[in-house]
Amino acid sequence: MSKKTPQAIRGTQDIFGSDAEAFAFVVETFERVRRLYRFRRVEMPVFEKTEVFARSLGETTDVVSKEMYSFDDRGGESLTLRPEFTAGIARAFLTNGWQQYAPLKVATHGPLFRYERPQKGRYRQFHQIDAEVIGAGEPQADVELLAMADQLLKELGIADVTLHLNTLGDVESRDAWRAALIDYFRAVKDQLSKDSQDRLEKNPLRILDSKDPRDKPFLADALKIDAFLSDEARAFFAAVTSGLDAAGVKWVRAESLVRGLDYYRHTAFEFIPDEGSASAAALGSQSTVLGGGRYDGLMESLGGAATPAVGWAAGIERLAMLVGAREEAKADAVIVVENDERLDDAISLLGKLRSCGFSAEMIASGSPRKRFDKAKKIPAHALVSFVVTDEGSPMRIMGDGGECHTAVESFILTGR
RNA sequence: GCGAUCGUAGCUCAGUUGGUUAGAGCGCCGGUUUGUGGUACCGGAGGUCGCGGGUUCAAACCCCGUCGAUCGCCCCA
Repeated sequence: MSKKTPQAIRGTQDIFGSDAEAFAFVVETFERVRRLYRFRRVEMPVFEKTEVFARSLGETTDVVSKEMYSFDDRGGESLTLRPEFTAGIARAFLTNGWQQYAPLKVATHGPLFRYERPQKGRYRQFHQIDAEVIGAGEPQADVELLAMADQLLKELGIADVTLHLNTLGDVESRDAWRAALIDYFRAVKDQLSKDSQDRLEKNPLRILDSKDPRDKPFLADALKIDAFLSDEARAFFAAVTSGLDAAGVKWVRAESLVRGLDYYRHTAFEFIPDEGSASAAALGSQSTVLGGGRYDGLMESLGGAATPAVGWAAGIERLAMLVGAREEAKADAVIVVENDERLDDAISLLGKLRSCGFSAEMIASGSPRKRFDKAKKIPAHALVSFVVTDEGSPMRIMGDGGECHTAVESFILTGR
C-alpha cells in the first residue's frame, strides 16, 4: 500500500463478505421480529445538540465525561455524534408531539460513536439495534420488550445466552439503597481496590460488579436492593417476573446488575453468554450482548412531562460474532461466455433472467479458455455456457439438479 | 486512560548468531493441456519488510518513538 493512502480511522470497520452477511442477517432478523411485535420503524439523526446526551445520560457517566465525539458547528453550537439511541428518541418524542401516539413502540438501528479504546467487540463507530416503548408505565411493557429480545436471539440461533434481570426500584428505593451502600463501603474503603475507591464517589452501585479479588469479600455481605424496595417497586418487579414466566422467557436474578447510565429505574437487564459457552468465547472480554431497562425519569430531565418508558439496545457486531460468518447467497445462474461472438446473446439472457427475478452473474473477461474454470468457482445453482457460434440456445446448461436449476433451465428453454 | 503481545506480496505465513538481488503456498494475469465439468503443466506481475529516527562496515532482524491490530484493566452494546 502506498504511504499516500490514508488509513481508516481507528476503531472503525470496513465490513465485507461473510461478516457483512452476518451483519445483514442480524438487521434483517430484527426487522422481521420487530414487525411481529408491532414496533414502528423510526430513523433518527446521527447527531444532536450535546445537551441532549449530557442531560439525559448524566454528566458523571463515562460516556458523557470522556467518550463523546463533540464538536462546535459553524454557528458555534456544541453538537455530539450520538453515543446511544435512547436520548435522541426521547428528544424526538418531546419535540414532535409523539405523545399523541403513546404508548409508542419504536425500533431503529444504525451507527453510534464512542471514543473508547478499541477491542474485539468494541469499536469507536459501532452499530446497534434498538427498541423502545414510550409512555407505558405498566410492567407488561417490560415483559413485551423482553419477550421480543428473547425471540430475536432465538431466531438468530443464539441459544447459550441468558437474561440477567434486576430491579433498581423507584427513585426512593434506589436513593435509599445507594446511600446505604455508600455508608457500607465507606467503612471498609481502605481495603477496597483503587478502582472501587474511585467508584465510591462516582458510581457506588458499580462496586457490586467488581471482579477485583480485594473487593470480593465485601460483596457477598453487601446490602441487597430487595431490602430497600418500596411495596410498589416490589410489586412492579413481581409483575415483570411473573409476566416473563407466562411468556416463557427464561431469566435469572442478578442482584448486583446495575446499569451505567443515570436514567434507569426499576427493571434493568442484560443478556449475557453462559459461562464457558461458545458465545462467551466468541465475545472475548465483552459480555453484554443486549442490555436495557426502564427509564421513567428521562423525559423530565429533558424538560418534558413525566413519561414512563422502557427500552433496550444490542450491539450488531456482537450479535454477528455469535451468529458466526454466513455464506453469501448462491447465484441462481452464472453465464459464462467462452466465445466472444456470443457476447450479445449472453447479455440479452442475463437481462431477461434478472428482470424475471433470477439472481445472475456473467463471466466474459480474461482469457476465454480460463473463463469456464472461473465461472465454476462461483457458487450457483445453474451454469450456462456460451461456447459455440451457432445461433439459438446456449451450448450447455449445467447445474446442481435442484429446483432452482430446473427453473432456470426451463426459463431459458421455454421463456417461462 | 493504564498494562502486555504483535505488524514481511491481495491472503496465510517462512526468513538461521544482523551478512549478496527478501521467499513459499493460495489468489491474480498470460500461454499450453483437458472438455458432462472446480484438470495438469509452464511463465508473469506484485514488497522502500506498518511509518519515522538511532546503533552498525552492514538492519526484516538490535534500540527508541509513532500509528494500527489483538489481549487484559476500565467501561459498555
